[in-house]
Amino acid sequence: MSPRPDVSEERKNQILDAAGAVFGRLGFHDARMDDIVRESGLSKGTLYWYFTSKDAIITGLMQRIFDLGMGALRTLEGADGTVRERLLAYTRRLGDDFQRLSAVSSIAFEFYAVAARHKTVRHFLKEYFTQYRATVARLIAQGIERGEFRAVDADTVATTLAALYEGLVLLWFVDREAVHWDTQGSDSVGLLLDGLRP
Amino acid sequence: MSPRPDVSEERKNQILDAAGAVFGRLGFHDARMDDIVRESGLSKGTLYWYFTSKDAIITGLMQRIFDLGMGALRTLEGADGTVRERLLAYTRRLGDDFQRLSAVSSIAFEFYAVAARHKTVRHFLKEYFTQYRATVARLIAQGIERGEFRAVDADTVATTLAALYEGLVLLWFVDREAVHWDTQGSDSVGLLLDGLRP
Amino acid sequence: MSPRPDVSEERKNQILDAAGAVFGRLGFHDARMDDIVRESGLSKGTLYWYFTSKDAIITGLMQRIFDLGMGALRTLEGADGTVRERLLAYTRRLGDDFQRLSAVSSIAFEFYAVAARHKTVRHFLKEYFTQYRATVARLIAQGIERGEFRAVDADTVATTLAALYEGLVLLWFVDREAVHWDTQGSDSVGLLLDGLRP
Amino acid sequence: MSPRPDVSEERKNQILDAAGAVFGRLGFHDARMDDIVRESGLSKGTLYWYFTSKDAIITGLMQRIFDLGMGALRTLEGADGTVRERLLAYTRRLGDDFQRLSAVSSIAFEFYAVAARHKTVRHFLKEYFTQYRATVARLIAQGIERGEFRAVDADTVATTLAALYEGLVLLWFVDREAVHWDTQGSDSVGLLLDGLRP
DNA sequence: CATGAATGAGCGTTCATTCAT
DNA sequence: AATGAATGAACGCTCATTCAT
Repeated sequence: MSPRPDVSEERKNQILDAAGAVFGRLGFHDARMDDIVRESGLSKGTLYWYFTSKDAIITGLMQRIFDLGMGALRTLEGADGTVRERLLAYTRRLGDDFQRLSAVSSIAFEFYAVAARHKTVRHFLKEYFTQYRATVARLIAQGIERGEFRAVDADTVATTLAALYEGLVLLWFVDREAVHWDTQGSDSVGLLLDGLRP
Repeated sequence: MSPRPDVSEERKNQILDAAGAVFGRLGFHDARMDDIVRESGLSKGTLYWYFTSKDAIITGLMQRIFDLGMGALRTLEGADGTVRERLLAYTRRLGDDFQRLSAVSSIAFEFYAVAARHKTVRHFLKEYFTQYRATVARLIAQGIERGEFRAVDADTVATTLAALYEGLVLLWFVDREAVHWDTQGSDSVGLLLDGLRP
Repeated sequence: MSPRPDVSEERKNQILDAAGAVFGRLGFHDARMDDIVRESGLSKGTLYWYFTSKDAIITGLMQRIFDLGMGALRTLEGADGTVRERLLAYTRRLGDDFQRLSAVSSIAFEFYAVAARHKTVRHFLKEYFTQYRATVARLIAQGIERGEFRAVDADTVATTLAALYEGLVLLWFVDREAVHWDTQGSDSVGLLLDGLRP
Repeated sequence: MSPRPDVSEERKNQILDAAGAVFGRLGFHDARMDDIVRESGLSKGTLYWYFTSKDAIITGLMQRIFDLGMGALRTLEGADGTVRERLLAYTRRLGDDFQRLSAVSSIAFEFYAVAARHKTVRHFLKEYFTQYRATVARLIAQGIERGEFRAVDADTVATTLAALYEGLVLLWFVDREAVHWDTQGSDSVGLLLDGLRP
């Protein structure tokens, strides 16, 4: 009677979950399709039924991860408080997220490496950062409007902030003992926002 | 006995040159030892005589590249001009270097990706960034001493600057049209240094 | 109970039609069951409902094709005219058929290749050619009876003619520009029949 | 001192020998590269060092087999005796060869099947049969010159003979009990040559 | 030091077949 | 009868590394 429920979204998530875990553990290159098969509890045929290749899984995972990151940023726009307060809160949250999803952060740099060779990946990241900077720029513009910041170029500041976040993640990733998110994150962003004072 | 000139250094450089070109073109994973063999003009046996494995070549190349980067920074310490002037000059030079060695930048992110899994690589990068931050910190300290900056924590600023540089390279790498080194580099660093004014 | 019309024959033909098209295009090996599914407009389950395997489809198609060929030959027996006239008419018709069903001819050789390994296929072809030769032999016997040919061994001539036909198809198949059915067919058969003159 | 002797020809033959045996036993499709590896006594890497793919081995084998067949035919041109005698002798020899290399004959039809899809293979076979027919045509022309045959078109006869040979091999291949090379070969060719009498 | 033919474990992908619905 | 998601054994090919010369 009932038409079989569509499990395809569920399956895809099942596969991406498994892929995320395996890639985080072994990296794109050392991870075997069989590892993902085992981790997902599905069969190899099923993996290939939903994703055409290992690369397709990598790309799918990339979209999922960056979409998540984008969502977090977007909530800032409508939130309460001064822009500075909101950016500092976001900074803390970013640290929490990365610390929690340590595995994910180790994949992120593989995406950037892949981007050098894969046009599609490069385009995706381009689009992502374009939106990311635009969102931050709107926040900065808000700050300028409210008299919180002096009349700087919002886009320039947005790129600077985006760069700062990415760079901090990288340094933290390489040396977690030397770079403490709790203090360094707020300090760095604070330093930058200090330069924006009217 | 015979005073045959030591070609060992020359050979190693020949191999690393070839590896740099090939890795830049194809990435670590897609580059074959045979590609490096062809590019270097040496034989496969000779490659393995000087480097025990593909990984050893990757690591060797990493040291060479990062050592170069470190050298550029060190020259700042003894140079003339205000700290701000020197940092801005360095920023411009960094942009020139990356634009010139475009291939190298695409490898850099592979190193970070590798770092996640390779203890040795991670240790090397850790050490590199430690020194990098220390060098920048000394510059900042100079600036504070001279009254150019207010009494901030030099280490915090150094980490912030290092993060900013890495992040800018990343953003530029992903979207060269949107991120113009010429203006964005100076602007970002300038913005940060503005926050340090006494 | 309900006198639902038996679609079973129709379905089988639908599948064999599709299989013929796909095999002609791709060959037995490169053709996928999914290709036949798509071409037939049926579902995969339905294919397997009517044919137990890919091999069964191949065998089914073989029977259909060779049965067609046999039918054409049989009409010769009761036809009017001298045996020579009838054989030459058949030769022309054969050429027309192959030219029309070009795809089929490319499958024929796959059947012969399969015959080497598949007992069932070999037996089928054996039986086919036995009947084929017998039919031709009866025709030749008719010619001898009527004084059209000298008293040769009808079986030997039948095998020779059968071989000639198969060989011509092969040569035409490999090089259609060099072997023109229109002339070569009649000429070859004519040459052979010349040797049978009383 | 001595430069290592070039074993590449030897290796290639070693591989083609093994491939011939395996393909004859299992057919192109069912034969695994590992079967050829085992049969050849070489390693898989070595197979791929000398042949780029399974297809390359198939093609290589095809050239070798057909080249052999061509050689046998060529010896006829300069031989003694009437053309009829020589052709009949060749017919017997063909039968012997096929009976001896039974495995090879089962591959031949796979080549024809492959030719339908592979341009290169088709071109090779085209060229082969073109030369084959030309050689036979020269023989027939000799016979006409000497007054052994009437003034027929040598090319037409050559194609007819070539077709006859191929067809006989096919019939013999499908039903060895019904088609006896010893008698049928000579009889068929004899019958055709009878038609050429002045 | 230098060479390059040889190795073989290992991987991504395929696809005929099944079976719960 | 009909469907199509699910299965998993199997295969062609790769490529870092070795070692006899």
